[in-house]
Amino acid sequence: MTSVAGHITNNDFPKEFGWNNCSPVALFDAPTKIKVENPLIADNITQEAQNCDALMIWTDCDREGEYIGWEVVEQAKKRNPRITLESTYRARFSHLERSHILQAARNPIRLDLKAIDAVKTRMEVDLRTGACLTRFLTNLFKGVLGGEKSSMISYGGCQFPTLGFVVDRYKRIKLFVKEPFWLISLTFKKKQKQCPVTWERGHLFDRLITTCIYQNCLRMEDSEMATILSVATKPTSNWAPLPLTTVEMQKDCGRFFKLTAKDTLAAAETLYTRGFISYPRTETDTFPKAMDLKGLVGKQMESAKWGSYAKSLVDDGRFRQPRQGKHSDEAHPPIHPIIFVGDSANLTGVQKTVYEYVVRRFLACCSPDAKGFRTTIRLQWGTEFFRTSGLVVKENGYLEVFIYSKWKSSKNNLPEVEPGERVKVQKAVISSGMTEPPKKLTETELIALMDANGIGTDATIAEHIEKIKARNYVTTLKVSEGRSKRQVIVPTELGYGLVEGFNRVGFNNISLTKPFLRRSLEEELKRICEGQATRQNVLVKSITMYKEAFALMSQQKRLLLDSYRETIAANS
DNA sequence: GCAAGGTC
Repeated sequence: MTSVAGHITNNDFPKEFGWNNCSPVALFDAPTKIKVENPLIADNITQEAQNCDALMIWTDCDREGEYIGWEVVEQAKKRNPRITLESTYRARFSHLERSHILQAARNPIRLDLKAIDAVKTRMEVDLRTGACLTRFLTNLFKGVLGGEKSSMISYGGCQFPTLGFVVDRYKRIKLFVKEPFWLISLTFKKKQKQCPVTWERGHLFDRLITTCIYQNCLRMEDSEMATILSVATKPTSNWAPLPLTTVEMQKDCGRFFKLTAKDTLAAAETLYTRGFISYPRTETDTFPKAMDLKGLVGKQMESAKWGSYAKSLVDDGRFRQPRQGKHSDEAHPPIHPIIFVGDSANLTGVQKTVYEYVVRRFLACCSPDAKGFRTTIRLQWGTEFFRTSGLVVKENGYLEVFIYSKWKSSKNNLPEVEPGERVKVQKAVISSGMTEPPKKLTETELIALMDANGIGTDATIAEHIEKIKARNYVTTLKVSEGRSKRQVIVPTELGYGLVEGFNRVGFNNISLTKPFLRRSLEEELKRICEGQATRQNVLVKSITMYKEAFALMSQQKRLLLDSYRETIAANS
């Protein structure tokens, strides 16, 4: 038994197709060659395989893992003709519980050639399109970028949609037109208790109509009184969180601790390599049935901070089997702590924070929900309906250990009223307000957008964000909103100009800065996996489309440069 | 000097 660490090889163009040796467009059809990235790892496989009769692959059971398995076979074949796809077996497993591993070992399957083909396709499309457009754009912008440094203008099927999200939010804010609105604000009174209620119509964008409705109510008989229509108290829950995925961890650590996705993942990786937490790159939000979660909770009893809480889960019967999410990458379980880590471990501040978060989140998802009661009062004044509600929290449940989230009883108790009761109207006036533009984009929101649109994977989302920062397409700002400071992402002039330029070229309605293209490639790859498409036809389709886009771009170079220059001019 | 996907 031996190991690899990620991909063994990489695809690239031969020397004749180097940066200044050919025109960028030639890269769509240039030959590519597979080159060993780490000879030590590759040679180790070849050597270890020399005297074997058979090979068994235990890489991650996802698409890339399947391809890495194939790479291993290729290395193993080099000095041993007995190693073929026929003599290669494949273990199917997604976590390291003993019985699961034994089951996988006793029931091997075969490498999935379709999944391997899908990865080959992805690699080729990404390499050809990325290299071609990057060289073209870099050359095009050489003279224009102020001459400070010869910046690289890279294009990638993931980095551009990521940039697109940033520019899109920025534009929505810039182009936002505030609109005035009007509403009826009403407060009723019961035994010295004042209770503001909300108009069920929300607000209206027509002042005259709001005034008419208001006047109408005022003119009605008894307009100083309102009628309670209903008072309903219902039990309500605040659910314990799902088991932890990479994307959720990055979003939460951004929200709660203002950590970037990159810093969160880096800290989690260290914690994983030191054996403190499980593998940190996972999309799975369901724990395998056989896992001894109670045992893992028990290990946390040592802690001075959350030990007594962990003990209460195990000893007082408060432990709950976590909820089951709907996502599975078939390769890794949700992120969870492996052992308790005390001060002797010498963790950095960020690592401590992330470890504590992983533990508290794990304990939280093994905890009961928070429970309370919500009371809703509905009342009528004239022709109009209003409502208000209040919350009383009865059991804090998981929130006792998940101290980052708040769910509190309402500050003011609702007055005691009954259906049919007539209450005194303390105040009934027309208020007005203005609509507000969307808020600037936070990294947490950007991660959520990428995740929802299938841009990048759990392992790469953070890298794409870092990449567009490093390329100077976007920059981060600290903005204060009231009391809180938020770190937000905004496009630079370069980033904004690039997206605007791409949009102007048009590409026959195919947008290179929107997420649809990546998503459709992902869908095509899935079809390859399911046997409904072949590597060859997906490749031809994809490359043909990019070729057309590239042709349009070369014809309209001016548009790209102009839109950058105009952005600069508009800001100076 | 390019991509995105693994990984440490």
